[in-house]
Amino acid sequence: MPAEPVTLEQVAAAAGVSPSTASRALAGKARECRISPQTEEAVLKAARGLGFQPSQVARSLRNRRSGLIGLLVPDASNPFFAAIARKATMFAERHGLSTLLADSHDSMEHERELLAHLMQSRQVEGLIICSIGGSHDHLSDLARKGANVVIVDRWFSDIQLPSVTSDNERGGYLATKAIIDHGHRDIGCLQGRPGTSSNDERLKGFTRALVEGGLTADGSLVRGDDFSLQSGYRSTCELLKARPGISALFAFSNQNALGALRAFAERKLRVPEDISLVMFDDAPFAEFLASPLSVIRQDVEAIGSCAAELLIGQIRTAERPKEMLHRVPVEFVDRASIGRPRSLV
Amino acid sequence: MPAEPVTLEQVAAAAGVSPSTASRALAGKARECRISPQTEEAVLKAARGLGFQPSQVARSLRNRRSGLIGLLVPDASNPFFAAIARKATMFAERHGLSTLLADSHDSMEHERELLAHLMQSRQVEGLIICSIGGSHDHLSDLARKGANVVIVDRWFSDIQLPSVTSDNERGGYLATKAIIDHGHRDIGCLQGRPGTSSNDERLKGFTRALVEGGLTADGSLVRGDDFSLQSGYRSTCELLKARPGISALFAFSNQNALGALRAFAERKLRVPEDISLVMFDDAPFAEFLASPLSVIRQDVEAIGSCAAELLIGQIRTAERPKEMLHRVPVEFVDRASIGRPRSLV
DNA sequence: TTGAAAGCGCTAACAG
DNA sequence: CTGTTAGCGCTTTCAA
Repeated sequence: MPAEPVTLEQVAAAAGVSPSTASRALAGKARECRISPQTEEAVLKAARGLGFQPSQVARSLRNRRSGLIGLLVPDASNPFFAAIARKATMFAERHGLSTLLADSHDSMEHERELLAHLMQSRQVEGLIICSIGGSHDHLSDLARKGANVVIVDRWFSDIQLPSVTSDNERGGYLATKAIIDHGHRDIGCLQGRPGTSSNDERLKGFTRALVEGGLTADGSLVRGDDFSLQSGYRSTCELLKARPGISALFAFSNQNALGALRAFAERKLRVPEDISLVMFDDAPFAEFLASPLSVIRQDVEAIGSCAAELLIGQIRTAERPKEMLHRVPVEFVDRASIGRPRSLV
Repeated sequence: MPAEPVTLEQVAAAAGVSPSTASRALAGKARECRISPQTEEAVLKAARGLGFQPSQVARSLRNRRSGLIGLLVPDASNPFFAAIARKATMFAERHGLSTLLADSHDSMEHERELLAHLMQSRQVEGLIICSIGGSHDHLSDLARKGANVVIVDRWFSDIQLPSVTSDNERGGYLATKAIIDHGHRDIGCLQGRPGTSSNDERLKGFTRALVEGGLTADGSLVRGDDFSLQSGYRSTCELLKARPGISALFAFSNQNALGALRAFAERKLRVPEDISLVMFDDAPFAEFLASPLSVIRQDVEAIGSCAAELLIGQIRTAERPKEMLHRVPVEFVDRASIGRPRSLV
């Protein structure tokens, strides 16, 4: 990148003072350091004239503060994480911090590597991470070291790090209860990635509603490997085949739901006449689908803001938040995609 | 962030050599610098043992290379930019570069500030930017300075910077021609942000198709302020009122199209029976809408990859690419959302 | 009220 | 084959 940047030394020279004085003046320490108003003015003018911007690189080294936060997600192109990324950058910027984006591609190995790179090499002052899950000793390491880390979307009961996540259990419960209340007895579940807290909690809510409704929580009603459209499609096909009596499905993500819709379309099944569908996570398109979908809406913006605030607070005060687990409320949005089961029609 | 990082000095001490030797060994210059195998091994072992990760901060200062690229977009939560962000981080990482994410909030002022910060303060080695447009002397500055910059999605004829964008004119033309071929004579246009090349080129294609089809390209058929759902909704309402004869709409973004669908829903208009609709930019949900939408599909991944490749190439070779304007092909995807105009039914 | 000097952690001449 | 030295641009003692 040509065009050498202007250094403090040049500003100092232009103002006819030493670099130290220039530094002090520019840091707004004129009062504190009792710099004469003329000198201060001269420095400020020189800096302005030369278009001086202090090198954050040099500053980072000297101050031992990189002015960076890291954002580590499994898929940066996922709208959910993109929304969080936006909130994070906004908050960070407001506090003079820049944001490093890293994408682990749903790979634990990458997650570990990127984490190490961000923490050690880049020396980020804080980190927002959505971990793949599975083994997570790298996260307990962070906790032990007292690093400024906030976990989003997922959390781990055995790890003492502040986490922000939707009230997944309640969402799972509300969706399932709504389905049961319409008279359904055979309800399938398109789950996301088993083992992630967001998935398992939704499943827990699903099961609780079934039990409360006097239905058996049969494992064969639950299918799915991850939150993708493909998984949703595959699982729907399997479920419809294995359990033809199923009259309603609960999809754990909007991609899972789109996969279900693809399977429905191939079978000419209409929602909600032939089959009912509810999905977790609202989307702008949900109300314009062939049949608008009832959803559990999670407040992605709130999750992002909460995570960013917790992180910045931690960085500023160097104190761990008191509460470790932050639950963001969810809400059932009824768009009439739950009908009566065919057997009752 | 507690836990002091391990420094090169410590590694050197542990290996019983000087920092310079340690540096050379770790840089893989053992051969080149004719370091004895034992010494090399000792250094490597010490580094591994201590978990040494060189400080990118110190390295940046010394090498005058930050190892950073910047990504400056108007809205990081927009799936389009999120997809580009993902590609950019992937490529960057593969080349040992990290990615700084910045969000200008569709504000020119922020764009300028963030740009200056990234270039001067953070000293990024390259930048991918989707500029708001409007005035853009800050971009010509970059061009003049020979900075490594790639413009995505939009471009400016008077600026000599490599740009990557969809073949918008062709997309606009294809969509409009498809509509005309179905017999429509009154075709409305829901545009995005006027003044942006992506918008204006689509409009150009729209107009060309109209003229070729012997229709008058009437300015009153075109409405819209930006690529948002709100603009799409508002413009649709206005158009349906001002020009009741309109039998088809071309929306310049999927948000614009969702806005149109909202307006249709309020008026109980069905697609394509009552009105036809085509949108620019495909989306996973497009095929599951009440009426699946025919779209102009742009290859977002290709745009992201192309931009990232151009940038990395520029950084590595310190040479400007020969071609300034890179067009990524678009494709018309027919999902039967264009019917015959009511007047002909 | 200001300047000189040291040093953050690393690398690359330049000497041995 | 390896060590010493200097310096990237900045901030902050310490000294004047």
